[in-house]
Amino acid sequence: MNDEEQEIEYKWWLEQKSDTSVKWQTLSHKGVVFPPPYVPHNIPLVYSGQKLLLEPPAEEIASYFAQMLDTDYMKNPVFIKNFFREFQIILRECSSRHTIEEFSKCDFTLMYEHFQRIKEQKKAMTKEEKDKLKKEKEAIKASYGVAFLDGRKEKVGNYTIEPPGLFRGRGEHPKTGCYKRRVQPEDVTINIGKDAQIPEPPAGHHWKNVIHDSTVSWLAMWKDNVNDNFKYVFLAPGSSLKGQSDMKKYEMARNLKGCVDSIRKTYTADLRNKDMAIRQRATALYLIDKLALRAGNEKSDDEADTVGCCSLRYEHVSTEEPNILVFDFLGKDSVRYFNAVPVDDQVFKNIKIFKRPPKTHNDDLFDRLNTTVLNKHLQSLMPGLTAKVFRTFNASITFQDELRKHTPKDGTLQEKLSAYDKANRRVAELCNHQKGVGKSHESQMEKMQDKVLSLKYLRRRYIEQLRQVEPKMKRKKAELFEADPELTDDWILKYEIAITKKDRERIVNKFDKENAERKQNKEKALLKSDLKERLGEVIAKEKLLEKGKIPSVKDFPPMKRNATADKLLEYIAKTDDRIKTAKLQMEDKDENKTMALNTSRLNYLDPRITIAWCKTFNVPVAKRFSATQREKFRWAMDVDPDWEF
DNA sequence: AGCACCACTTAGGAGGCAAAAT
DNA sequence: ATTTTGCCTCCTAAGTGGTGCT
Repeated sequence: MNDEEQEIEYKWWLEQKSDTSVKWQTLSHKGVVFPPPYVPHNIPLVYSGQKLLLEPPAEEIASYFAQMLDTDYMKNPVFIKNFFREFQIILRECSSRHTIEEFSKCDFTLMYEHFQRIKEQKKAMTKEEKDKLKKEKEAIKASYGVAFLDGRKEKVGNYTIEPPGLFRGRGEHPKTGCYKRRVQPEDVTINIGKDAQIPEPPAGHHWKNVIHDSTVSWLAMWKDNVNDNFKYVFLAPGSSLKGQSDMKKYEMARNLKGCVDSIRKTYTADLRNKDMAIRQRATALYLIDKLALRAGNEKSDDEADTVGCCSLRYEHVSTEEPNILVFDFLGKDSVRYFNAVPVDDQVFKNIKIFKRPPKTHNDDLFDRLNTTVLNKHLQSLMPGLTAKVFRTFNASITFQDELRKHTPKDGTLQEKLSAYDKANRRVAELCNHQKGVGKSHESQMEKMQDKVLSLKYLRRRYIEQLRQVEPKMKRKKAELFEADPELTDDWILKYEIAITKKDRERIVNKFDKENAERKQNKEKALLKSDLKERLGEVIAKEKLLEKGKIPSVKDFPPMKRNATADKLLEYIAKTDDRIKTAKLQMEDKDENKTMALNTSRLNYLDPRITIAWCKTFNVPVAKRFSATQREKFRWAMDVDPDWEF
């Protein structure tokens, strides 16, 4: 941000704005960027062993498929089926008599390899080439990435039209693999101020429509051909418009804080209501409040089968006496929600009632309830209250409580930050925010386990030395001499072989280097016998290891020469600590691998909690909010250290 | 009540880039 | 110096929830 912009920064959050239905008085922008047109590469498809050159439109869709050859989508028969059907449609559009009838006879690898080469070329670009590309991108951003709202400069979020490709539906989406066709200017509606200059559509084209609707915030809109969904171009998350609604969302959640006690009382009473519709409503609300479940709108058959609270079915909740509910269902994005929780006795009874025969598999658990009914009721308890407010409220309040409980006042920065992460993780857990486990996770965990074992081994060797220094210890400190089942002889052998190999390499390398230096300085070279001498200990160890004999700790030189028993006990205690931290790190990593902290930080945690916390505990905000997050949360930056959610 | 339609927030993954590890 | 890792940004799918009509 330059000085000029800083001077005129509009602090909208200092103003009282009541009417949010009108979003702007004037609005101007440059419209949208279209992805570059398709450029044919003339790489053939191999069909039944025959090279087949495709017409450009067919080549294009085939290329989108070829580029996904190394993804898991290839294992999804629905994806393949949908793609192939649409591929054939395009083929037919190109020529009435194409010969491609069977997917199994198609070989896309030539195209795949072509795109791999392109990827590599892109990687191998020189710095200048990359810089040039970057500059071009920035130039586009400077014009299309900016809008003027009531005369103020604002960033636009997604000003590029989504490029064509194969629809990547998540989970078991029935339409995954369908062809997402190229969006034409004729598909796009522009929303812009009456007096603003209408953006020029690409040459030879026209917009579908140009409107001047100040009650909506979008700048452009089109409909996606696969799911018939609306796609919008909005302002960026850091814009005033988005900021205002973000702040409004958290203010609504804080409002709920004020009346949640009475709402809880009400629904707790309603759990026993004779009217089953009310009883279902109360039970669902209990779950939404306690477990932060999503509302659960109805979905159609051409979407993935996922559910939220109101759409839970018979098979998604099971009961375990005396009061445990076991949830197992796919939620948003087909993320599994699996949780066994003890619940209020009446809730437990109710669920059993709602599951009574003739209700069975596939039937709605809450057959008398949907999100509209629920939200109507919530509206009557508090203006503006809907099911999703509970998620925001519970996430933020949990976060604030956890932070207060666990931040060490006099801790180090690192300790404070990990207290923050811990609180953040609690929320991610509550909201079931997960992420996929990366390919390398297992090997990373193995590495860490190796580190733990090597520390344990070190500990064992200290103990052995201790025994040698003071044999009495074996009786006096018997607990030290207990065998650790994790530290197996097999592992020790492998470990010793590995470090001995490394030791040898290190010594040989150093030797070679020294000799090279000597050569340059015209000095006498070191002899083979010198090397042998240096390798003395290594060679002795190698001999032992070669025999396949599992070495005894006694066979190695002491860890700390001339150490006293007291000193050794100290080392052992220190190693114990290191083992503990390494294990903790491991557990931390394992948990963090599946837990997405950012989703809650971005969407559920009132940023003012974080900012106030940072101010109170003297933590730089940048430690937990990235640059874009700081921009998004600018409205929260001025908050007092003692601000409370 | 049930729908079609619309506008907006929330979500995980891909990919790029810089820092850390080797 | 190169590879690995981890974080950030971008992308767009997948939710929520409102309105207006029948």
